[in-house]
Amino acid sequence: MSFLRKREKILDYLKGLNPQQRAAVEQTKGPVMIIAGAGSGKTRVITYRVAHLIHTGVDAFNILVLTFTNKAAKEMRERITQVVGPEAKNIWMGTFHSVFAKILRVEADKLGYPSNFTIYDTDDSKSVIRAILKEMNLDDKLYNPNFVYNRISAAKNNLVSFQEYQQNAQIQADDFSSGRGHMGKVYEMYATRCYRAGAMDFDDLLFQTNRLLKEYPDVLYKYQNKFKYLMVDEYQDTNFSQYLIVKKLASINENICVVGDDAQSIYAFRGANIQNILNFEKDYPDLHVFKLEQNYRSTQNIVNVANSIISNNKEQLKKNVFSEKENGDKIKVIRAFSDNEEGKVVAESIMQERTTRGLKWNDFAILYRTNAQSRSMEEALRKLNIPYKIYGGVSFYQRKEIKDLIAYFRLTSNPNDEEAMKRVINYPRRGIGDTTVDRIIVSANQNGISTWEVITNASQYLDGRSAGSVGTFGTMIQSFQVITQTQSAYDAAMHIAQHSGLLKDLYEDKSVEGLNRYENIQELLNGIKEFSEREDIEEKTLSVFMQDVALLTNDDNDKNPNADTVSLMTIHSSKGLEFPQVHVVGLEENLFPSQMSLNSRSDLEEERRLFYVAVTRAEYKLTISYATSRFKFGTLINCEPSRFLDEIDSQYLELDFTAKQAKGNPFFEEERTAWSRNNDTFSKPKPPASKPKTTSLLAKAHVPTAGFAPSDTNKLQVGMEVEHERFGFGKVINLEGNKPDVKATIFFKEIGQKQLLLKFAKLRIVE
DNA sequence: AGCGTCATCCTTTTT
DNA sequence: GGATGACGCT
Repeated sequence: MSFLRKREKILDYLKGLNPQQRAAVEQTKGPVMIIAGAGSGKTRVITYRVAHLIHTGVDAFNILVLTFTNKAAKEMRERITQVVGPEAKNIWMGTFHSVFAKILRVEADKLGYPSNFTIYDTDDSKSVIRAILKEMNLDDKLYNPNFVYNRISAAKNNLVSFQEYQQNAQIQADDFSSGRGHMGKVYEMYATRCYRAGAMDFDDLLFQTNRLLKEYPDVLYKYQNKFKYLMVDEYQDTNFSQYLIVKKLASINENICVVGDDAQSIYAFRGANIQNILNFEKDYPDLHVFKLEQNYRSTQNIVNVANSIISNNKEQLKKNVFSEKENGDKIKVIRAFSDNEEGKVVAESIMQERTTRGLKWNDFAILYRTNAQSRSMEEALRKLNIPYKIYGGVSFYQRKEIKDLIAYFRLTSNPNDEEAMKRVINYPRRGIGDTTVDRIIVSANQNGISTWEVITNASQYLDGRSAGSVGTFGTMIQSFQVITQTQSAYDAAMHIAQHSGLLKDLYEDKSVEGLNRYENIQELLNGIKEFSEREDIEEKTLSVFMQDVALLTNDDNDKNPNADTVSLMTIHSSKGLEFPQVHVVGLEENLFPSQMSLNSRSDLEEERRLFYVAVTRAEYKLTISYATSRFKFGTLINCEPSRFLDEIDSQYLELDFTAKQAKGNPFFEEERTAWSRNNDTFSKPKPPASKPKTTSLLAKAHVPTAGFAPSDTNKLQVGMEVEHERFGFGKVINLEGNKPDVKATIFFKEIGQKQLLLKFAKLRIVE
């Protein structure tokens, strides 16, 4: 749908709304829940609701709007500014993390943190955990840093402190039974280390906010009175920690409006609790509920497909999303033979659609499950000279050289920041090796002081030789601190880049990557220069610039946001967006749904909701594709079409299996698999069933025998009878090639002769 | 200390 | 295929 025109004036904003939208906008008092189906004008409603609040006399300073992503916050602010004008500046609006980081900086001393506390990103956190595991001599297989991080994160998001963690019998029993009895201690050390470094991780921003509001009733009262009107977007994605903050802030005035769609809950992996929206009514008995069910974005076919997908989920709120637009094109399903070919077909399709329909690159999006999939798409787009932009992925701020320079800034601003110290104490080289760094940390641990105290008193804690170089390093950082306090952010940043030796080190690297890194640093410095020249900020020091860098993402560094480009992003980051034409790629088992999700119904349902989100991004043309082989971890693997394809009612689909085989692809034979025979089923579509029923689109040709399990193919010999999951029973005719690449020629009863690479094929030897 | 080579693990998804 | 860590050589 094309949204509010810039001319739209505040006075007639109510006219453009349907009755439900309008009712939701006008209900400004008391608790409100808006269940907003995909494409139902949710952002529009939030925008106008804020406008209406201001129009009816609410002070913008008393409004707090919370979102989940920076992108959503940014977009919301732009829209609201369009409607209410400059007054929008005074609204508190941002992600949970950024808003409460801002509050925590003001109140930090109450919690024992410096107001310029560092925000540790995930890399920093994991690095701390790795260091602790090493110090404690714990097996990092059992105590996988990822696992440990997630467990601590889950604890914090459920407001379980390390003390409570250690005292909770259930948790302790769980940890002991999985052989991870030291987990509580690791959590304690992690929390202690972060605290000592003056650092909060992402979860702390919410955890410590909860502590603040609980331990300081006066502070709670202050913010309750400040934020008289609260709105929370994507409420289905809140975790317990966020839920409680919102509940507490709203508890006096109860002017709280949450907006969400349980069908689009896709962040359970991060602790989001879908029950927060399902149970909202229990918290607020006099709740007003509004359901937005008309989809203004997509054609009926797309909406119907989305509905048929989500109907496979058990847990959901009842709603009936419908579209009054035209039926539109059927949903195209493309099969490719490899990930690269998939990219090629998608790129060609975009090229062609753009020409024949006279569209812009902006009208297209390619959505995928994992960031790694962007590569094959990028390559294909580049070959056709199609401009594209990747959203998310490795953020500008996560690049090594950027993190290095920022680590200097961090350390200057907060010298206790241990992660920053470890990063730069010996980069560029200044003769301080791992041994010395370890000694610094051990000293700090033994004396219960920060590493910075060890560094500034090097001669007291370290032996002569290393004390010298460490002391020099400390003096350098101190000199940076002086500069930072007296000069503008840009001048200080430049000074640090030069005098740390980092700029010189990068400048001397004349390789392509080195040049690139140097340019990135220039770009960061330019960004700081812009910051230095901004007029809407009072304190333009480097430490202010630094404060929220950890919360920034790629699109915060978008130099050219209005460029005409194809958009590439994960489905997660596409939430809330819409595009005329959408390609959803990689619809394969173990990729989408992800392999990790196959263990539980709830995980699988989340994947399905994710697919629902992907499908509902499209306005009028949706193309879904999958590849029958794909590179994963550097090796080629065979892929099966996703079960989600089977779940779509085939009457809405149009299959395109015409993709040409790329030359030299070892899986040429795959072309004559069971799927191509299903083509016939589709070329003569069945009459639409009275009750939409899922017809199996990509049914397996062969039903494997019960308990099918692949045998060890090393034992395979010519003449043996085998069973393949899809191809059925067959006989080995020939074996050729050397060890890992042994190729078998097998004659299958059902489908004839095929060649299979044994390292990929799942074959059961029939005894 | 510093640097190069080899092995290993990895992947969801985001703040 | 790529990032990260262990190991061993200079």
